[in-house]
Amino acid sequence: MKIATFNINGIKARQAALTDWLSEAEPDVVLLQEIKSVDDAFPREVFEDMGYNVETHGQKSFNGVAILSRRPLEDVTRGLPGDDADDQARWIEATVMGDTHAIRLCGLYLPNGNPVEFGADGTPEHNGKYGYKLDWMDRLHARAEALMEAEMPALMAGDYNIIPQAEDAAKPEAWAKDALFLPQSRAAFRRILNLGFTEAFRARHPGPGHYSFWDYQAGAWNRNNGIRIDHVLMTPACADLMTDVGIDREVRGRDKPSDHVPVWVELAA
DNA sequence: ATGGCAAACCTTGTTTGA
Repeated sequence: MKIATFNINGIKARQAALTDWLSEAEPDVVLLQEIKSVDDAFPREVFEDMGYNVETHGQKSFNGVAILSRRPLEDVTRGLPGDDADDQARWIEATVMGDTHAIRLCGLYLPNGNPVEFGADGTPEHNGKYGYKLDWMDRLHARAEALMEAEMPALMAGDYNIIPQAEDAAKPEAWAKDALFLPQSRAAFRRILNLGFTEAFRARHPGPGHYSFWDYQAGAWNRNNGIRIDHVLMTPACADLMTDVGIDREVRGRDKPSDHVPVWVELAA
C-alpha cells in the first residue's frame, strides 16, 4: 500500500497537477495539506471518478487538509484534540483497511510559526504565531503518545514546517532565526520522535541534498535552494511494514507546481 | 526584517505563506 503526503497549495489551482501525479504515481492514499477550500467547494467528484474515497476538513482561504484513498476509510475524525477554541483546519485522521493490516492515518498541516519575536536574551518568545506553533506541537505530542500506546500501526504524515537538521536545508544559515529551524522548534519535533517514531525518509536516505519544498521566490528551484519539511512519522508497528520511501522531486519542475512535492512510503499492508 | 512568487479573496490591493 502506497501512502503519500502532498501539500498542494490550493486544490482549485492544483487540480490538474494533482490528477496528473495521481495517474502516474498511483498512490493508494494521499494526505493533502493546504487545500485552501471549504468542504463544499472541494472538487471531490474529480477524485471519486479516479476511484478515490474523499474525506475533507477544510476552511475558507487557508489551511485545510484532506484524505484521498482507493481503499475504504473508517472512523474519520477531524481536528487535533486538546483545544476546542482552535478553529484552524490542520488535522484529519482515518483508518485505512489494507489487505493484511488496518493502518491509522493522521494527516497534518503544522503551523508555520513565523514571525518569531525574540526577547532581550535572544530566545524566542512563546507568544503569537510562534506560541501557537509550540502549543500545537504539545497537542501533537499528546496525540502521538496515544497512537504509540494503541495496538494499530499508525503514521502521522504532512507538512510539519520543521527542518529537522542542518542537512535538511541547502542554506541552513538562512533559517537560523526562522520558526522552521529554531532549536526550540527542532526540540519539540525530536520530543515527538523520541516517543519511538521512525521518520520514514531518514530511515532509508541519509545525507544532505534531499528536499521537499522550494520557495517560489528568488529562483529557489533552479538553484536547488530547498528545505525538507514534509515528513512521515511511523509507530514501530507501522515502520516494520515499510518496504520503500521516496520524494517525487521532479514534480516541482512542472507547469504550475505546488511549492511542495509528494513524499511517500510503501507499506506491506 | 524584507520578500524577488503564488493563491485566495470577490480583488484591482490585502493577507498569508515559509
